Amino acid sequence: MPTPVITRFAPSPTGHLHIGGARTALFCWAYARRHDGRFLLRIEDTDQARSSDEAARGILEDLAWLGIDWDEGPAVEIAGRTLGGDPRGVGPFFQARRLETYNAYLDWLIDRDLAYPAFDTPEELGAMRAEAEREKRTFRYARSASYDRGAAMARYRAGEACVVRLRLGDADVRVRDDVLGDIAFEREHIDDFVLRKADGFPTYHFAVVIDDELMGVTHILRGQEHLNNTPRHVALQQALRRLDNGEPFRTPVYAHLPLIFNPDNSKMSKRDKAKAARRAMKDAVAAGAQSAESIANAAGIDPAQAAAFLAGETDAPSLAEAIARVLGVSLPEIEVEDFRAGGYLPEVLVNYLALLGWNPKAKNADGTDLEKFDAAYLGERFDLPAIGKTASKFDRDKLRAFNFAAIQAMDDAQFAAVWRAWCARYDREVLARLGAEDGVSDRMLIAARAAKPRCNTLAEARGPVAFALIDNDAIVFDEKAVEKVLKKPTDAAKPELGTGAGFLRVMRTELDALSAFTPEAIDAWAKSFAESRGVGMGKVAQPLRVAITGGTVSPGLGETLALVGKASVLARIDRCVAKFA
RNA sequence: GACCCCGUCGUCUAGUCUGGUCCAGGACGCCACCCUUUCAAGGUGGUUACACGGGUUCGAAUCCCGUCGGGGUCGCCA
Repeated sequence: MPTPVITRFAPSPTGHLHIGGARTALFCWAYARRHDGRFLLRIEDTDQARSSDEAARGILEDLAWLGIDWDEGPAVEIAGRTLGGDPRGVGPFFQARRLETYNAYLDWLIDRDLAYPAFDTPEELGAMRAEAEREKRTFRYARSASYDRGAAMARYRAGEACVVRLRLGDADVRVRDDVLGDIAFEREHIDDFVLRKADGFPTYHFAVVIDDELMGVTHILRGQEHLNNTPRHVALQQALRRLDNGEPFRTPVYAHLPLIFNPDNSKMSKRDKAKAARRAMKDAVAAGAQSAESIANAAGIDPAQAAAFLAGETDAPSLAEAIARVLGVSLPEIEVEDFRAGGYLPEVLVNYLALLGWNPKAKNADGTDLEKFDAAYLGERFDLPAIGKTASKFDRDKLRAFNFAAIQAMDDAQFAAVWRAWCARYDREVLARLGAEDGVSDRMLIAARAAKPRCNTLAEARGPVAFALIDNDAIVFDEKAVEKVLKKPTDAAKPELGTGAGFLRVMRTELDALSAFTPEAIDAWAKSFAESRGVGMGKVAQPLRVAITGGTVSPGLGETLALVGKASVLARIDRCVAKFA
């Protein structure tokens, strides 16, 4: 029986799930599904200072939102579903709870002199690095010739603070990668890296190798930034044996995924948000409009922190977001939560992400390349040979186009429900204005119908119907529109019709008399009204648009009026006539 | 700088392993026209690429070598 496939996603809980991490998780998930294997989630919280439980929870929620469910890992209840668990007894899945295990393996290595305590201070290491740089060589840590194991072990047993390093063997390391092919790393380019930090926690390299072995991971899919770590991991695997049965560690199959870049060719990173906010802040300060202090005050953050942020001493996302809000700039979407808040559909994100580095190599019925597919399809077809090698730029326009297409594929009721759910989380004002706090209302349904073909994201759905979300007397009239459609004669050949504003008076009377005030009824009325006066639809629709919305651009006339409702339509016409007739 | 990876339209890519069916296909973007009560949407058409230079071959996007370019890594972060 072949070994069952076990993949894993192992994020460190230092913030929301990064979009690149989401793709890695998706591919790991898809690979497991494709091979009837298991997908495992492990939280790499060995960095005490940066890890937090909230971040871990956030990542779990981000994954669940995307529909990426894990078979093993932290057991949580999200949106009524139970995910994770430990059926094979290989947990716990938080590395901070596995220190005993790491220490047992570390002792095993030290006992065999395959690892050794090192007492160099950070300053000494810094000096060595600086020297290497001066001499234009790559810094590689090497145990000095005068290293005295006996003395070192005595200090170690006495409990003196130190790190523990692997004593690397002499052989070159060959890495087999199912995306990139075989890659050879010469021994001299790898060094005695740290296995356990002075705080007693394992390094990433050590924890990852131990856990992947003990959890039975067979395939490691991860970003290409890890490629240069791989020889270390392989070297470690070759040095280790399992404590329970003495078997040597297995080397899993590696598959390094191409990187995802920004349009400007820089690596997409969480720091991009800080960069954007900092730039906006610098510009604002330079323009003399505001000082760093006034921005800090407006954003409700500590001025000292704001100064530190401006100086580039911290990239804290919370600071970046607060500052961006005050300055009115939008930050680039980098994390899954950003895309969720931006109104992208999870299934679209999954689809687009899958296309970044993987291709189904299949055709549609019309002969074009297949690009639109869902997670289930990915789970059936995903495989390593179709993964590309080249880094790709994240194309926001294409994502938006996909999101648009997915929105258009919904019927009005479906869209209304999805939009309502999004608003409940991110824009409650819309719900309040449309009377949809407790469910999709008739008005929200009309709004949805009007907004749907005019928005790429759920966040944009508000725009086309914004006129219906404000009070009647809050309409701001666009000067050009007033000039063009209200003050000019409706038809030079028919002076009896008067100006656009005057024409509105006549329409008002007929609108008031309409028994049904639905989009269909209003459109039918407008058509016959225009015909009866011998004018084009534009002569009727445009004055009404200006009266109802303040401008000449809005959804269909029937939808526009029905959405506002008869009473408000009449009130808005009255106000307009009083102002411009 | 050293090591490692990569190089097809502006972008994501198909084609490269198994050379000819590719004067290179699709998608997104962009442009034009049509439709039209505005804005969208929709319809039709167009735009643009094998990084460069040498080989090998009857024939190269596809194989080989070199050059150039881009990126990643060089932490007691992961």
